[in-house]
Amino acid sequence: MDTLEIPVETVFAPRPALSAADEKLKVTQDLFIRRWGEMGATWGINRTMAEIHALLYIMGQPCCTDDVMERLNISRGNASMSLRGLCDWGIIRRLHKRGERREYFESLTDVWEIFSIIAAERKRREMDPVLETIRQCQVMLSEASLGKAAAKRDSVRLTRERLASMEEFMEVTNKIFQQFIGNAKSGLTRVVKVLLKAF
Amino acid sequence: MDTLEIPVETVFAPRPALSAADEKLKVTQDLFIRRWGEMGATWGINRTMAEIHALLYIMGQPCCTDDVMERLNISRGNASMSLRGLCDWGIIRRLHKRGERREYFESLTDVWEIFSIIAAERKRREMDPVLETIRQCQVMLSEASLGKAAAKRDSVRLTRERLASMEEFMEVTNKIFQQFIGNAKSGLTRVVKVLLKAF
DNA sequence: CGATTGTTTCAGTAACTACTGAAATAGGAG
DNA sequence: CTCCTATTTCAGTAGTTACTGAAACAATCG
Repeated sequence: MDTLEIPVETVFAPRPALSAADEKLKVTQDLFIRRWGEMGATWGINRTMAEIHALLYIMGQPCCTDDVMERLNISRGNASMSLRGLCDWGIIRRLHKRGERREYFESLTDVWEIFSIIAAERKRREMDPVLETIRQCQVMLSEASLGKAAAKRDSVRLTRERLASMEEFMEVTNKIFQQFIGNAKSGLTRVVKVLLKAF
Repeated sequence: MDTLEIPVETVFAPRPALSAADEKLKVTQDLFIRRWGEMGATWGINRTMAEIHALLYIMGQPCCTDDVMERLNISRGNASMSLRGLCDWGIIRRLHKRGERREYFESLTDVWEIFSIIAAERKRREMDPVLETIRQCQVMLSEASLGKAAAKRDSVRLTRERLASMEEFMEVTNKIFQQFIGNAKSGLTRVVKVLLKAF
């Protein structure tokens, strides 16, 4: 079997050498990016998307698709899909530079804002449906035990009770989320005050 | 090809017929269980584990491994592993009945307690490592820019700033978690008061 | 218009996670 | 000890999700 003889520097394209300080910066950023990615993975968002977000956040300056691909060593397709996903979430933004053809992306800078966007979305997707289901269950149980001694049987009573306390919990939690979401920009101080009034 | 002729009632073991009310109760519980499972899936815990927990919670009475297997239609192995997992989390308990050989399981009944256990674990597993990493990054950056003009270069400055605001955010969030975790049993009212003092 | 550059889509596949069913293990009763 | 029942472990596999690379598409320029 023949082997192609290609000069190494053709395959591994030469890069501008990094100064020691630049190298250290890069290593630091990479560490942050990796950890952030791991966290994202346990959070519904997938690892790569989280890493891209971390990259844009920590760089503090706009990057284009190729920057992201190169830095994180991922394919064009993956980069494109993930960037779009992050834009859909609203935690990064597309950015056109004057006279430039290619698109850049930058992360929101306000951490409170980033997290409140995520919180809002998670509430909508995860808590709201559960709360709705609990209410639906309560209605079903009422119907089931109408005009019966059944309403007093243990099994029904127990299920009723459990549904009720779960509902109470989720309602309170929902209120907290709502306040958090609506007030993120001003930090938590105000949220706490508002909450105190609510109880 | 031959077919085995097995009486239907041999394959599908006869079950005690359910009354209309019991049937309705079961359907209601199943609805809750399914939704809870879906939510769990987006929460790091897997669907089956979440469903088992939902079952034990909503039933309000201890079940054994076979009850769980039959009700959720899962294998013995799966049931065994998942029940153990839930015990490890601490949101269900093993329970021996006098004179009975087999083990029963029951869910904690206090919703606040259940969620504070989950919150504590998630904080430990997800937030703490990130906070630690951020601090580590800050140290690395300091070293990198010692005795250099580098400290003033944009890229380093930007990264520094980002790390700092993320750290601030996570510290506040951590405090909230801590309060929540420590005070779950008494509901949120107290937590809110404590928080107010803290800021 | 065609050439050039950048972006999106998507079929195929790699990597991973969850589940089953059977075998191994544990432990109480006789 | 053996027998019996309950539980755990685990190899193999089904099912799922994430990623690549190439092709299709879009947009700008000369």
